Amino acid sequence: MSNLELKVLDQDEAAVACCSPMVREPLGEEAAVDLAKMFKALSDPVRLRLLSLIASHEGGEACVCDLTGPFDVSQPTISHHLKVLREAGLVGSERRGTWVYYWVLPAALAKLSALLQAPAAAGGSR
Amino acid sequence: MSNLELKVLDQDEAAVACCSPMVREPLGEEAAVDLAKMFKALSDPVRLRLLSLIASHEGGEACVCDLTGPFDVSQPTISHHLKVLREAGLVGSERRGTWVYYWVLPAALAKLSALLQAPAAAGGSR
DNA sequence: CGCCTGTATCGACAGTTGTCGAAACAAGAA
DNA sequence: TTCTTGTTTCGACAACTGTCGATACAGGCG
Repeated sequence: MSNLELKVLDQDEAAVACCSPMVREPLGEEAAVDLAKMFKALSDPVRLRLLSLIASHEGGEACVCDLTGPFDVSQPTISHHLKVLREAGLVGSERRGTWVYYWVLPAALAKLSALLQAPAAAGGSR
Repeated sequence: MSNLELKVLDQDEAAVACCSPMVREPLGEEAAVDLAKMFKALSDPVRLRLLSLIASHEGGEACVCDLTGPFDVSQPTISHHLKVLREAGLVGSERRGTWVYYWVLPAALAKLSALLQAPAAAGGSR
């Protein structure tokens, strides 16, 4: 299959295209429920730091063993937060031998970022 | 004072500049706590729809009486959600005569949007 | 095989959240 | 003033969340 890379690009562009800034038109009820789940996954300091740790890690991915150190919470709690991020569609994960690796799914972040874009800031109005 | 407009621009640009994408470097502990509060305010479907209703309303602001109709929840509940959005710094409000008006603070949305920007989607890596 | 290390799940518990009805407050009208 | 309408606050309650220790699972190594 040579369309693997294209598929990734399509995914990203679709994510951006599907969600115009929420300041343009009212959000639908279903869309709001869906997006709220993603934002809820981002609504905890530990999860935010986990996400940025994973994303900024060398190679774009990190194993759980790299992620438990920087936090004051227990290892089961880290595992729980990673599960929340995964079920929200913000990260992917895979077991490779002894370790489990996590990486960020850029399309999901791009989707939320586009949604929050505020044209008023660029236009200079108000 | 003729620097009123400049002040607004400064505010917006500072918000964008202060928060480079979280995928670039790990988030600090304090910054994560701060940002998590904003995302928590966005983590409810009713609040997301309220925010988009306010932002997309004519003139960029809406009175509470415009906001209670589209929802199935009681009016005190709407008032509660508006309070959450206000305390998170996402909207401003003002009483004008009988009615109370709410508007979106673009700098706050821009800050979160910039934080979530995912360079991997543009670079095409992974 | 048994042991060790890395990770996930379980069960429990305190704290928080979304929701409601009732009541209070704000401001204009009669 | 009293009445009416728009909005917020209060008190209560069920549901959810973050955290922990204990335990279970997965896989490599002796």
